[in-house]
Amino acid sequence: MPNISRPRLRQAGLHLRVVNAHPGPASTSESIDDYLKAILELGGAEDSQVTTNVLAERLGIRTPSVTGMLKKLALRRPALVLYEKHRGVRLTAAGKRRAWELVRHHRLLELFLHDVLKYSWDEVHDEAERLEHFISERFEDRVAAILGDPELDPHGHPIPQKHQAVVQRAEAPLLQLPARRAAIISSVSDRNAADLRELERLGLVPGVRLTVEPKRSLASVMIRTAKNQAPIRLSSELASRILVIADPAA
Amino acid sequence: MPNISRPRLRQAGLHLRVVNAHPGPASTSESIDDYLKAILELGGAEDSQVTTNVLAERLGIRTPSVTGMLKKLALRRPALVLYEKHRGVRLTAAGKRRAWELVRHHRLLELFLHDVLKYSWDEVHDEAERLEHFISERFEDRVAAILGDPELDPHGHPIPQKHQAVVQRAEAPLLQLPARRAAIISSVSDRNAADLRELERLGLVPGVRLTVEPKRSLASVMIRTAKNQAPIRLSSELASRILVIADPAA
DNA sequence: GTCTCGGATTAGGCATGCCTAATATTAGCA
DNA sequence: TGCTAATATTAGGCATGCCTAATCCGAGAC
Repeated sequence: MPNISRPRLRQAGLHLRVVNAHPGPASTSESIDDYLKAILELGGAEDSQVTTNVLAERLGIRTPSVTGMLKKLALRRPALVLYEKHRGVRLTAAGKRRAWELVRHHRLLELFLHDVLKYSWDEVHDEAERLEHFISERFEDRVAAILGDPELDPHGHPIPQKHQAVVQRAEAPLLQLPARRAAIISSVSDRNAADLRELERLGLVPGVRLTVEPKRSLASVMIRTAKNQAPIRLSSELASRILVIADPAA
Repeated sequence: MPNISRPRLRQAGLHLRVVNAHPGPASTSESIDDYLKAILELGGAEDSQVTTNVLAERLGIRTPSVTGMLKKLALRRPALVLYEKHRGVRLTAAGKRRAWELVRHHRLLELFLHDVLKYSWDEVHDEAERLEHFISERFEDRVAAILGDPELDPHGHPIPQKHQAVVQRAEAPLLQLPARRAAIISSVSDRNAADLRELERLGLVPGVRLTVEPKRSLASVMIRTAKNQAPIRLSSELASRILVIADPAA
């Protein structure tokens, strides 16, 4: 038998950087984390299957890499995904657990970076995306405590409670809002910093009340906010970043 | 030409998780970081060469792995280490820069975890060790600002200023302190949580004044603190965690 | 029912960073 | 100086996770 008595952090065949800091059943690498989160965000937590192509596009990698990884994720015990050749992939219960945990980490980190470390709105995403893999359960708990167990991140996305998925809200894309129907911005996509800066400049942040003007084109929409009665022209791209809910006061 | 137009995060031959968040000259992996920091802490920032064996021991890996990595680090442009076969390794200027940056990250994080996130003394090391690789320069700056550009981490170790090595202090091991010579605990090793808890229980934290009793053995020393005149028996192992400086008031 | 074409898979390769086994070098001691 | 023990290196292998090129499958058009 070779020497295994001495403390050794990296061992034969186990030298990947393992990311789970808590004692969960399976440990995951950064890559695996990214797959799980992407599958979740593409709808693979429910009935719908996520396709190899779409996953590859989202992750910025080639499809054969995705196929290979999905096979591995499906073979792990406990399995993280349900994978059927040529048909797509879904998360298992274990896969959903880790994916939701990552979402919780991400959104807690975003709020923490914004509120405590004074990051601006558009700076939080990238840092949270990097750190979400590495914080321990203790870090997660302490941050949540400092922030007072918050419910929303700086972009209006709900922060899942521990070991829970988020409750689905009645959100709809701003671009699908009927004209003159009063609505409130519920969240904005955090994935593009430049767009975020522009939205902030225009005052279009979660909580703001608005209506859409009847005159709209494929390229843009006109909107009115409660405070600023001068209408704002919004490119469709920018508008597509915004989700709204019906104004309960209307 | 293959398709390279689409955003791609991981590219052929470049899919390692790169760790430098700032625009420095060279990017480093977690493994490389660990080597650089270990070499620094083993004295390889100065004239002395660090040996393959000692490095392997410190990193918890086998010597052939170390040899292989050192060859790579020496061949990078800019080179991170000076490596002479069979003679040992030292850090280059670039290697020192990254290593000191990691030390700054580590100690800032320890203080931050302790002061802001309310981690206990013995909990900060592991979390800081993991996160030090991944925080951005912005994170580093914001944390330093919140903490008021601190000079010492919770264990009494000096926090390097940005882009600087630390100023060496006149520290000496407690075990080398002459009997009855008044001294002050300047720092304690953070590498063993159990020992840290014990030291805290005994009140042996940085800043505490103490003297060593003349009666000492190989296995333990007796010490007296200013406040508690009952002498404390300290195992040599525990005592070896403590560094002291002469008491300026004596 | 067959063809086609886009989506998906297999096959084979490579960088990173670890391992063991075998070999080479250095340094200490006679 | 010559031998031996400790230290270090080379050689070869493997898991992870990406790539390209080639092949395969399956859903819709006919």
